[in-house]
Order: sequence, then C-alpha cells, then structure tokens
Amino acid sequence: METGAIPIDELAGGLDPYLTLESGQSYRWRRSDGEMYGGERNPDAWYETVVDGEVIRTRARDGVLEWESTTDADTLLGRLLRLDDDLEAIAADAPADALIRDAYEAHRGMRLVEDPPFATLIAFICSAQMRVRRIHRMVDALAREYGTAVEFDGRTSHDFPTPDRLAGATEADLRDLGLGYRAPYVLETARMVADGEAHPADARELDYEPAREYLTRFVGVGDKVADCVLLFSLGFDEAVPLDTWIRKAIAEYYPECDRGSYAATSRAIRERFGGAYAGYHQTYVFHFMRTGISDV
DNA sequence: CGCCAGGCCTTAC
DNA sequence: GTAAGGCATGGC
Repeated sequence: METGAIPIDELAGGLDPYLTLESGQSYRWRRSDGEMYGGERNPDAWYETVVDGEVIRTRARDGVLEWESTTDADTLLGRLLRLDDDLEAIAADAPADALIRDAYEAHRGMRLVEDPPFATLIAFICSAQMRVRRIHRMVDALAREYGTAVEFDGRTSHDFPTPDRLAGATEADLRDLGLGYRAPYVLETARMVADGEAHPADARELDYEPAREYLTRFVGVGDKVADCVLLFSLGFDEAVPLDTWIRKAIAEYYPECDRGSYAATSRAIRERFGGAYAGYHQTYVFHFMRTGISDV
C-alpha cells in the first residue's frame, strides 16, 4: 500500500470531499461507512474508487487530505479532485449576484471533479429523470456486475466496466439493475464505443459547442447529458448543463436568459455566468438549489 | 393516489 | 427548426 497526505491549507480555496463527491457530479466513489450517497457527513469515512485498475481512497481529517492506494496516487488524485484549481480565484470570477454569492458561501471547498469519460458518459445517460442517489445506485450496480474486481487492503472494489464488457450485457440484464428505459441507450452507446465508432474523449479536440454536438451522437445523450460529460470529465468549464434545477434558477433569478431553445438559453446563461468558468458556477448553483440553504 | 427526478426518443408539423 | 407524447422506477 502506498499512502500520502496533502495539507488542505495548501490548496487555494480548500477542499471539501463530501461536497465534491456527493453533489451529483461523480458517481464513482463509494463511502467506507456504508452510508448512502448524499447521507450524513462523516469525516472518518473514506471515499474509495477504482480508476484503470488502481484503487484509491481518501478522506479529509484535521486539515489533511489523506490517501491510500495500490499505486502512487498523488498525481491521479490531484487530477480526479482538481486540486490545482484556485477556488478563490474561481469564486472571484463569478458574477456578484445574491444567488451565486450564497451558493459559494454555503458550499465552501466544493471542487469540480474530472472523472473518466466513458464512465461519466454512461452515468449521465442513466441520470435522465432520476434522482442523484439512484444514479449512484445504478452506476454502482453496473460496476459490481460488469466491472473488474480489484482487491485492496482486504476489501473488494470494482472498476467501471469497459465498453466491451458493458456491450455484452442484455437489455433485460440492465433493466434488472433498475435502469428502466435507459437500458437500451446504455447498451447501444457501449457498443458504439466498443466498436470504435466514436469515443467521448474525442470531444476534447473540439471547441465547446461542436464538442457538445459531437457527444449527442451517442444514444441517450442530448444537449444536457452532453454538457455534463463535458463539464465533469473533459475539462469544459464553460459548459452549463440545463437541468430542471438550473431551469428553476433561471426562471426565478435570470428570467431574461430563458431564450426558448437549449442552445440559445445555454449561450445566455453562460454569458451571464461569465464565460470561462460558467460551469463551475453552475455546479454551485445546482447544489444550492437542490439541497437548500439548511441542508449543507 | 399523483407528482417529480441532473431528459431523450420518435413522430408530426 | 419546434411541440407533443411515451417512457421505468422509487420516494414522498
């Protein structure tokens, strides 16, 4: 086992793993205390994931981000949790309206994640008309049933399935895991990636709007899911997923940004949120709208 | 029971 | 290009 410790006060703007990993961005971390996704905060619990066959677990206690891993995970953890982001500068970049100010105030230390593209693509296909706790449950089930098992420190974890393994499932199998009408979408998208027709990571080479358009070729991926994949796995910090909560925020706080179509409303709210980090600000507003002020 | 959840698909204009 | 209807499932 390799281990490490990162002083949190060395990270500009700090880090709150609970907010970062249980705010509906990443569905690939499990808590060691068995608490459900979005349950009570527990500083003693580890967050554990598997990336490319390597297990990493981490937690923040006494001002230190501890990690344990099958490998030297310092760089990988820094990428997954975007530890190089200057949260203070990003917060300062946000427009100074009351909603955004309150959202940043309520969720100090929440960072964007950078998850593996294929897992993110599948997770957000599953996310359609679904609550975040159930999305986590579905992604967990997919990993358990089709992902490679990895032993670490006496515990078994599962990597996210490869496109090939997932494409080998049947629609009935996936419906049994609770995916509902998303089951054929997941199957067909997994097959597309497995067959080399397209890969979500290829969107990295494109500008933002063409990248969003590119991702919608996958079955079960519309503009909203595409924006989530761009924001949470491909580094497009300007992507603003227009989900029910953000649409509610637009209706209540930025009604002039509702331009009817997704593309036009997206441009308007992206400009309202200042462009380059619009998606970062969106994530704060999303979590703030969804959890409310008291539920931090 | 009805309504909602990080929507997308097909079909019809 | 936009509008309407269908779609699984669990939680409240």
